[in-house]
Amino acid sequence: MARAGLTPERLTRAGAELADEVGFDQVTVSALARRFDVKVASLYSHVKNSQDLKTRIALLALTELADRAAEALAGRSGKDALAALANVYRDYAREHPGRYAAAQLRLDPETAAASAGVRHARMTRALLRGYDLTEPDQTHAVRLLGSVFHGYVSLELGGGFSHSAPDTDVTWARILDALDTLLRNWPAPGEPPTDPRG
Amino acid sequence: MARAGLTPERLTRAGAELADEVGFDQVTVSALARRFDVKVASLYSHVKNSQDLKTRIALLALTELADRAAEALAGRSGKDALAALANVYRDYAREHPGRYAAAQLRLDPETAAASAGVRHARMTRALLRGYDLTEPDQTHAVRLLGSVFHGYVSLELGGGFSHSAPDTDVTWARILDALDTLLRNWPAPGEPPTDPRG
DNA sequence: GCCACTTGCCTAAAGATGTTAGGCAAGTGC
DNA sequence: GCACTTGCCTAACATCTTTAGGCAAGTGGC
Repeated sequence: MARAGLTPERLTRAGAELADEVGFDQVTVSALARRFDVKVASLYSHVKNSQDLKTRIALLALTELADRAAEALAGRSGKDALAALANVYRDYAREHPGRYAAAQLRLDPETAAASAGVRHARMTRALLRGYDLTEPDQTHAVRLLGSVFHGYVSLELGGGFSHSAPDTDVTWARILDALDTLLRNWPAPGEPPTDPRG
Repeated sequence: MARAGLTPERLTRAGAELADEVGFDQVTVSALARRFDVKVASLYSHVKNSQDLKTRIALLALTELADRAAEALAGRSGKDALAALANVYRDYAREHPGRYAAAQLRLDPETAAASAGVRHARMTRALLRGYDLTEPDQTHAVRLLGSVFHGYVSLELGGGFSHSAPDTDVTWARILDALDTLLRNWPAPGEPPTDPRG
């Protein structure tokens, strides 16, 4: 009987494609076996179990995202870098919704620490070097950017913004403008300043 | 044989509790049947299927959230209202993580239109009456607020901010400050203004 | 080229969940 | 007290997950 040439890597890649086609939570060992025209049990020599498979897909997605982000940030700074990084997340989520969902999988702490997730945090910090933020504020800003990017992309992908008038591209551009303005005039703690012009 | 007194409502409530205990994606018809000490098939007289059960839990969560939001917004305006609404989402997610996850379930358009989801959008718009935004910008702002609230809460809940130094409560407060400042000085489209003081 | 050995995919089997069809008994209305 | 409805049941089947053990396709030594 001809061998199918299964490897953990091929299974992971095929699993990622499957996720983009049918949704990450529909990724199943059985479906993957069907895709390779192979019996289900055969996969268990290459991945530990279903959870292991999903974790591998998540790690793949995180790595792809981090690679794209690194490339997008190269040679850019300021608002240019901000928009580039933001668009990496948004475009990736639209091109690969299943992988993007996979990237949100909750990983156990050790796996998370060894994942490309830490590269994302580092890159966001690097991006903020173009703005004038000192340490505690920098972390706040990292969290804000992460929240906006993830929140927007996830709501847009989930259809939360559908059937409403202004195009989501316009909103996205305005939000990036707003974030840039905000980062350049980061308010001090406590009572935020009123408009200095008023 | 004694009757268990199953109803769609009781099943939905119990399903919501189960979601908070074990996670929304672990909510299963079987687990719910065990909780009522009843055979699995018995549930199928009250809910159509597993998807129906999950949809009902999602609608329950959306309603509870909207009720809390309405109460929190009553009598408040400006930053007070902003913080109150934001904290409704964050507190609800921390008290009821499974329900919060349920509220993110993708609903089909008709179900979504009939859900409490529309109340959320309306309340966010009402909140923005405390700021000076005209129509296209108001929608952009609604989307921004939704993104930040959902993104922050979901990252915090998923452990994305764990094991890092500044307390997440501090970040949250600073983000609310920043949003308030931003809404009061909403930048015009195109090139955002530089700091007017510089 | 043959032998022993490893490795890859297989069959078999058992457990969990989802779902449907049909039955019997506990409640309800006259 | 009787017919009727309703609620939970048993039975059965499909799908998915996972483990144990088997056979044959490749691999290395001679």
